[in-house]
Amino acid sequence: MQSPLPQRLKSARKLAKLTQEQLSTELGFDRSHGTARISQYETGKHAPDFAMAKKMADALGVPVAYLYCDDDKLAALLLAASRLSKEELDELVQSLS
Amino acid sequence: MQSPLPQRLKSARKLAKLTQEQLSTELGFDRSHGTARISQYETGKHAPDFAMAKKMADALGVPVAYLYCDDDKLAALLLAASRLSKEELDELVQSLS
DNA sequence: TTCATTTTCTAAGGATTCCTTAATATACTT
DNA sequence: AAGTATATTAAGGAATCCTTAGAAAATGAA
Repeated sequence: MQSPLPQRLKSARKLAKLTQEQLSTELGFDRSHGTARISQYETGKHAPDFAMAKKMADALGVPVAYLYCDDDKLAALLLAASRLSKEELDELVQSLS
Repeated sequence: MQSPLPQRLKSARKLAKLTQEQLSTELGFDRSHGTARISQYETGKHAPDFAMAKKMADALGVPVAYLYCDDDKLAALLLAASRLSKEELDELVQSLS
């Protein structure tokens, strides 16, 4: 099973209209290091630990779990749900239980 | 940021009423290795790579992304949504977009 | 409680993977 | 085509994981 993180990370970054360098500086990296690491994550060469995944997700405005979502429908659900208000999300969860 | 995986893994295993050894044998491990690794994952000593996380999630009947979900409400949503039929899930996603 | 068994946890080191550096490749723009 | 911006790659030191071996908790019966 391949990790969905590379593709999800790349598409989330594109959607946020950021270059790898812009993202890397938002994360507080040096130019030199940063783009290499992000490239390695997006190409699946290496995998970030959770703390790094969380930082990237925050910078890109998606829930961390989205980066690990191997199911496209659940991924879309996560994105949509993360944009609901607290109350709306509560209701939605209630209605499904 | 701490990884949610240790706690989510443990609670999912408990819910499935499996011991660490039972889970480890379902994953095809030797007894000796298996329980040690799962313990290390559940105590946060070490982190599994994605392929291993996926195997464990499958064995426990939860979506992989659930293991990486740092938000309790989104986690509950993922669990509930993963139990919907394909059609119901489609509808739900549609209704939120 | 005490003993026996099950279940879970931990330390240490070899094995594996990551992060940094330096450089190359690819994609735009003029 | 040249110049610039963006993305990718190889290599090795640094960090993390996986296996082994054993010990610690937890559970349950006598």
